[in-house]
Amino acid sequence: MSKTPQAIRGTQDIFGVDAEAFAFVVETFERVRRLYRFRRVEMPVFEKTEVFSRAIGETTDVVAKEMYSFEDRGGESLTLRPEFTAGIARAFLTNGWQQHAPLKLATHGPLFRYERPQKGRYRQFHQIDAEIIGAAEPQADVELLAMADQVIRELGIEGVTLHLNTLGDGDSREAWRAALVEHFRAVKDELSEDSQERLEKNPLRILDSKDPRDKRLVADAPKIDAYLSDDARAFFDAVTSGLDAAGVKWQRAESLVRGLDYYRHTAFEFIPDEGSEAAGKLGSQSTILGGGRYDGLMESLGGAPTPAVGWAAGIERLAMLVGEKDEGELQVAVVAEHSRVEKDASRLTSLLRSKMIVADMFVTGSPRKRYGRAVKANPMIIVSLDYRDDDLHQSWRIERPIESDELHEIMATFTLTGDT
RNA sequence: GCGAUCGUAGCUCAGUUGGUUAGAGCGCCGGUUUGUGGUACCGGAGGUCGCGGGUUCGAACCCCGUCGAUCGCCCCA
Repeated sequence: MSKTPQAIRGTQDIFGVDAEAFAFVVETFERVRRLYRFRRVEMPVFEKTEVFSRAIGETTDVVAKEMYSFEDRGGESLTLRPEFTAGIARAFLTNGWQQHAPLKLATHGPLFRYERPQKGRYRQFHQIDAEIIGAAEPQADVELLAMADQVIRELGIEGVTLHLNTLGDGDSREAWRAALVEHFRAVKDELSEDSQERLEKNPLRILDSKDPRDKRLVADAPKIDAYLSDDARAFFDAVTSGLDAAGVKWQRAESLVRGLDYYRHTAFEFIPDEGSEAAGKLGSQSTILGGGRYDGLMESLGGAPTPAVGWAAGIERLAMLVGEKDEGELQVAVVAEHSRVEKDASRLTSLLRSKMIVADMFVTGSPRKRYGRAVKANPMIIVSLDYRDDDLHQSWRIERPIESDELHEIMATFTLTGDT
């Protein structure tokens, strides 16, 4: 026998109760997005590499090292999507979806990032995603966040809080950034080694460093609020008051930033509260939903300036928090205790299923052990079909009653034939 | 890219300071109790001990490498 190939590192085969939890997340998302009239969109799993490299920024590490890129037979560089937003932005431009603006879109599916797997982090993972494109007003942010909040509540997830920040408009953001660099440069020697590195490459990231040495210095770092333009401040005030009006709980997170430059104004993450059960289940990958406003993205793909805001959430991480979902109760187990009644068992099972009654049959393996297997499946009703002493026998045992007239009618009228 | 821990049957795991033919439970297959039933009993299949090399009279056990898993760091679209 030849050796069985192994699965690709960082991929998962999701099965049983885990797959049920996964499906529950997706079904809940689908239900909620309809409530908010987000329109369903199906996107390709791969795009020209350029779609992502231009959207995300050519020089960043994520583009350089963490994408699944390859050449197709025509020599074109393609990339398995590492996020939804860039592909959706490309579709918005190439399909003329401007005509539908403002456009509320929702999708879900697999994404690919070439990273080291760990808890809640895989190379092929799955997200739900919501975007509002072509809406510059803060009410769009509010609606998007209200939807996110409702998804999480409908999933029954507790102990998770919306952390909210503003990065201001382009000018605010640059002024703040310059002030941060100045502040940290003055105390460079006291920063962690990693943050000394960040100071050159991505100074905003120092703000959410886990190192205690950095945390102390972050505490008295300049705040974005001091650098906000009047417009940016008004925008953020409108978002927060809108959230209050919509009954969405939130907390200000002055250190919350985004890794990419195209973000403006609103930035947010839903994060488990410290010490909560949810935090324990997630390990160090703690953000379960994140997003923000990306008004600059369309231009980087060659389109007209188009305001947009969106979020995405990891299905696997959400599934870890929703608890066990069972695979659905077996209502009727049909047991053929003799080969003469196997066809009858099959006929009865089909009949039940055609009436939307959940049924399974037990007709394989040794006849004397079939009943035991049926019992183990924990059905509400066990129907035994048998042939002994030259006679056909039919009986049922009710473990837990089913309210169904159709079931009783089927059982009353079903007759064994013994045909083989 | 870096670090720590771990790889023994389909699954969960034992396996003594290195010492005969590597074990258990569950699951699977077969049989006994000729039974209205989840039990019990008997038997069976299934393992190159992740892979490769080394040390040794002798390695599941010690050493090196490699692959994989898990968790953390970096990064996080």
